[in-house]
Formats: sequence, C-alpha cells, structure tokens
Amino acid sequence: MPQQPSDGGDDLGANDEIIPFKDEGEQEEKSSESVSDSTDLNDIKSSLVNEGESSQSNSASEGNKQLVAGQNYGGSSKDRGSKKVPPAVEGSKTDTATKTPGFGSIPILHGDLHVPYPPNGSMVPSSMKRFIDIAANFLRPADYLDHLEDQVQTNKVSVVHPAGHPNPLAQLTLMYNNDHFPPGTTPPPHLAPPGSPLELDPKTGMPRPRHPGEMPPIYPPLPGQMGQIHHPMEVYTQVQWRNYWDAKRFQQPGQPVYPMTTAAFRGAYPAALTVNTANMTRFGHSAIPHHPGMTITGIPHSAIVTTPGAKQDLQQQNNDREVPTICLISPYRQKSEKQKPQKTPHIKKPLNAFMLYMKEMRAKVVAECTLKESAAINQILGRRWHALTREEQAKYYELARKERQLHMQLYPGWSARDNYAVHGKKKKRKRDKSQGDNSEASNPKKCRARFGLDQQHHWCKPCRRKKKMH
DNA sequence: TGTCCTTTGAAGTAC
DNA sequence: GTACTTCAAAGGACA
Repeated sequence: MPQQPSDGGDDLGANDEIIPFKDEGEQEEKSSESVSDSTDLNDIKSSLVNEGESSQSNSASEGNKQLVAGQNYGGSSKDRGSKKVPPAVEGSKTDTATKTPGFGSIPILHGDLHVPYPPNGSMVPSSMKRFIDIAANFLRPADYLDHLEDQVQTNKVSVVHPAGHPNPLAQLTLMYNNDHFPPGTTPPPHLAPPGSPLELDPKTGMPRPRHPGEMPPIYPPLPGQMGQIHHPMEVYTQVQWRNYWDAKRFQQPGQPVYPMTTAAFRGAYPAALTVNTANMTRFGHSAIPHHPGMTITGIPHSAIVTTPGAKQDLQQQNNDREVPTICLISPYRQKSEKQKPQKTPHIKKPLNAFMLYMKEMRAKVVAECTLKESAAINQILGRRWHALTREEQAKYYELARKERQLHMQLYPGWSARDNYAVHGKKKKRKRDKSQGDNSEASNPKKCRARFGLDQQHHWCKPCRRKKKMH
C-alpha cells in the first residue's frame, strides 16, 4: 500500500504561501475542456518552437507569472505563445501569482519540488522556470531535457537533495547557485518565510529539510523504476497523479478509481512529445543514448547538488541503480517494463475499453480471489466485463475512444501494423481455432444451442455473422 | 529466456 | 463485406 500522508502533511500551503496546486490543475482542466484537442496540440507545438524565447530579461513578476503558468502546461503554452490578456480564470490565477508567486513546494511524482524564493533583487532564471515546468509535468522527452541541460548550466540553477530525508528522491529543491549572489555569499535565509519548508538551514546554507512529522503529503512513487515512454498515456502531469492518488486515498469501498487516462487530461501532454516524431520522442528514453554526465531523466549530474549528508546516499543510489531524479513513467507500465525491458522500442497500441477495465480492476480481483495467474484473472475479468451494464461499459469505451484519439494525434503516421512482428520478433503462434473447443467462432451452432434463435442478441459476433451468412 | 495462457476490442490483412 | 490474425496488459507456468 502506498505511503499515506503524514500528520502534518496537509499543512502544506497554510503558512507557506504555497500555490494551491491542485486547484490550479482543476482550473487548467476546466479551461482546457473548452479547447479542442488539436488546438491544444498545436499550441503546445508552437510553444515548443519558441522554446528559447524565455530569457532572463523578463521581469521578476513576469517570470513569476510564467512560473505559475508553467505548472499547468496547457495554460502555460498559451501564455508563452502570445501576450494576450488572460481571461477571467487566468486573472484569478494572476492574483494568486502575485500573492504566491510560484515559489514553494510543488508536488511532483516522487515527492515535492521545493522552489526557493529568489534572492534579493534576483531574476528568476529561465532554467528554473523550465525545470519547474518539467517537474510539474514531470515528463519531457530527453531532447527537451538536453536543452534544459544548457539552460541549467547557463543559468546556474541546481537541484538539491536535502540531507537527512529518508528518500532523497522524495524531496528535491531547486536552488539558485551562489553565482547569482555577490562572491562569498549565500542566499539569504530570510528570503524564505519563517517556518517555510524553504527556510534555509543556517549551518548548511541549504534549504532546511522537513522533519518527518512535518512532511507534506508524499504522493507515492509509482511502482517500479524508470522505463520507457511508448504510450501517450504514460505522460501525466503531477496534477493528474495527485488527483488520481487522492482518489485512491479517499476511495470509498466499492467506488472505482478510474485510471489516469486522457479522458481527464486533455491538454496535459508535454509539448515535445508532439514533435520530433522521427526520433526518440516516439520511443522513449531507453532508445536514447544517455549523455555522459546526465541522469536518466536527462537532468545533468552537474546540476544535482547534494548536501554533504545526502551525497553519499545519492552516490550509493546512483551506483546501485539508475534512479530517476523525477519519476517519469506511468504507473501502468513501469513494472512490466522494468521486468521486461524492451529491446525494440515501439509505439504501443492504445488500450481498448476492456484493457482499461482490466487495468483498473485487476488488483481488486487479485485481492479478492488470491489468484495470481493472469490467465485466470483475465477470465474472471472477462466475465465481470460482460456483467457490467451498458452505462458502466460506456465509460470505458469513452476512455478508450479518447485514448485512440490522442494516440492518433500524437503519432499521426503510426499504424497498428507497425507492431506486427515487431522488428523481426517472432510472431505469436497462431491459435488453431479449428481445433479449439472453446472457440465459438469455430462452432457457430454454439450460441444458437445456448440461447436459441429467439435470443440472438445474446449471440456472439462470430455466431451472428455465421447466421447471416447462412 | 522467451513464449504461452486468457480475456475483449481495435485494427490490420487476405480473400 | 467477412473471416481471420495480431496486439494491447498481466504474471505465473513451462519448455
């Protein structure tokens, strides 16, 4: 069972002037609903084209606006792409931004990203904005992160793993490097509000890690480790993950928690996924040769600064396994990808309605019946699927439809045929239906015998087809 | 280590 | 247009 929030968890945002991130996400989702999919994607694409536009010449306030917008990518792309006056909803967001200008603790997949207040008179480095953008959406293709590497190095922004945290990955802090300050100085601790998680440790000069009792709600790491991106559904924003996890946390008995799919996440896909489809962005990280000196996430090692206490742990961790600085993989695919790393990356088929249903219900069935064998579980799930009402099934058909729609938008040239006998991989054995006694298609009389001519609506499709033919 | 099993649905090929 | 095949997920079983 994933980690539950600690006692002090929900104090996040009370005194820390932290942006109510979930609310923002809700706003973003609402606003994105009024925009067509294609519009979203085009906007995102255009924003990516203008990727280099953000500069340090932005005023701090403008930078702050971007920080806030950047937390919700759908909105930020529009904001970056034009200078139009934000609509009413955006206005309220701006008010929030003025009050809480994007600094604080941003939930990310493996924990929180701490964004310290800028030093006195200091501009917000564009790299920091971009990093937040990435962290908030927690998945960008490596080519975008390549770009980020330059940004980070140029703008002297670091990622800090606070010492003493049981899981250094659970808390990341974005730091202004000392280069932004007069020589020999460190960021003034007073810049962080007293008691804030951003408050600097006077001894280390680093942001003070929270004590265990004052941890913000830690959204559990997705199971497994880094895998591939080969399905658009694997791209979720932190808002989505939080909402999903919140739904899980507060799930009532018998109340389903629907999987994180496109249905609720339109406009949330990272921009770069929609471009450069000829290279790795279609195939995921494993297809990308890692830069020497870069983490698996594409964040340069040079940009990761550790406090003395955390350094050893991190080194050990990096030695033991290539742990992502920010978890970048779908909860759905991580485990299997970890166990069966794909040697021939490819874009996978979007999941159909039944597959989505299986995803959601499998764990429940496993828990109920103690069976572990997937074949048996799938039989049960198949029966349950048929026991669902049309309305219940319709939800999954709709989710599947949106998955396909998004898949088509993300990979316009993709065909299911591309995955037939993927890259010389041995074809699956054809099932000999002529001998299979469980194949209704092989025995068109089966449904007729079971249900009779009066109840042909119960017949399976193959049997109905056979009936038509005869 | 790789394939099979088992489910449904989508999409492909073959005729 | 119809029939058939493949592949999506999952993980234990098995060659």
